[in-house]
Amino acid sequence: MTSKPASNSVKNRGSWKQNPDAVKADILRVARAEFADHGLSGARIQEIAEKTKTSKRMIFYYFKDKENLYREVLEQAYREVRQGEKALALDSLDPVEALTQLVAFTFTHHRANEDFIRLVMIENIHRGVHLSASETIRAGNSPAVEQLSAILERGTAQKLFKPDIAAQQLHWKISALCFFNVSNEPTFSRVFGNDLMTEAGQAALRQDVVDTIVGSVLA
Amino acid sequence: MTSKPASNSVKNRGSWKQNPDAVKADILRVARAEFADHGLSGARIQEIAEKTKTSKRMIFYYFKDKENLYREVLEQAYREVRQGEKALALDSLDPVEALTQLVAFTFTHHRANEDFIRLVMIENIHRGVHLSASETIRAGNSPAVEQLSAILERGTAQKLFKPDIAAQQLHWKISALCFFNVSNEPTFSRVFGNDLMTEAGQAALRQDVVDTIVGSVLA
DNA sequence: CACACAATGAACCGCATGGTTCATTGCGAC
DNA sequence: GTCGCAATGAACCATGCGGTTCATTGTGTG
Repeated sequence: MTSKPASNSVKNRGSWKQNPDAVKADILRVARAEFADHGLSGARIQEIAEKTKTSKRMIFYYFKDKENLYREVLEQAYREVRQGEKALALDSLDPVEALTQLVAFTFTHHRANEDFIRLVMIENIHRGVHLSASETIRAGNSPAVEQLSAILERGTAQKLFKPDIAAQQLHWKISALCFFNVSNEPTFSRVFGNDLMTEAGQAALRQDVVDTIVGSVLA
Repeated sequence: MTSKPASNSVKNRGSWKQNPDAVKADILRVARAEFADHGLSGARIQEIAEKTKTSKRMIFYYFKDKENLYREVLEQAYREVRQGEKALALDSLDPVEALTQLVAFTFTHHRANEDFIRLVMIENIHRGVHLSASETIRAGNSPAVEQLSAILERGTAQKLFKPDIAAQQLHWKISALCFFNVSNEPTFSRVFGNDLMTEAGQAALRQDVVDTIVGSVLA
């Protein structure tokens, strides 16, 4: 026997370090972009793996299967967006100004988080079944609605706002306008021209959305 | 030789009648439902074929490939919806009432055409590339915007409306509210409860949307 | 009828894709 | 050190899926 390894038929298997959390986070990061880009059935595990520092093997090791990976991506995205909404401090402003800020922020925030918007679009295409399967995503922990409620309460107390404005319904209207702006940009601009999607158009739109929403609650 | 056919190795190939237009229409009908249900990559040609009176073979014969079939489905859907919008007769109404009717109609119309909404969502997921490839879908032939323009002109002339309301931008707001109502129902109702999706909730929402839009243009 | 061409049926094909197997390596506990 | 389990790599697999081939049948035209 020589001092060399007995067998040279053993293929070279590179060495590696263990860092499960980083690997999982890396996979989630890449998967999120891919799912947002191509949808659940359109995304390719292969493609996700290649953009990762790890392998296809590990995706299934940590996330079981494609649907589960998608669900975890969705959950993470919801959590992050909620986190972002919490950052707003509106308590010190008078109700009208607070509402103005909230709407303007939502408009800008949605624009800046296109991936999240697209994930929500995709989930709606799937009729929300993966959201249902998720334990962590539930009502009540939506900072946006809570802040809105607080503003409405103060505004109504000061008789600046109409009485009996429903926070949930108002939130729905704000969401609709801000969400649609991002979600339907491609088809809308192709059918009607992209005037509203230029920088100037978006500024005008944001102002219009703010005015429309604020106008709808003023006494 | 007997009087029977010389060869019984020839497999039985059932007889058939020719009716290309009906076959094409049948394929489009089924394909539309399937694409609306599962998206472009999610839909299965196989599945479409099985729900058709014809075969997979004929789908490729008439429509070349999956993407082209999808594009034709999209075009047909746009044409039909525009046709539906034309039916509205608002010229005889005073501007405020005409706008009210237009918004209420749009709200109801979108609700009633979920397949179309879903196709548009899907096309937005694909960033509108198939709409771009389509010759037949272009701005200008949108009856909804033309009607809206006419109403605005009359309303402004009578000094009922603010001056300088942009028809396109107003149409955008109406679309946003009515589209979102259908498109985001699954995720919205799962996160915030489905109060707004009940019959009563939808009635309240429709009224709210009408009031919000009309309120935003009144002088 | 004969011919040309459109319409159709049945079987087939290549390959991309989600998922698995099996053996190997890292590393903390004792 | 060594034992045990978590983490990993490489190759593999079954099959679903978009698309095609080839031969056959319908039908209008002369």
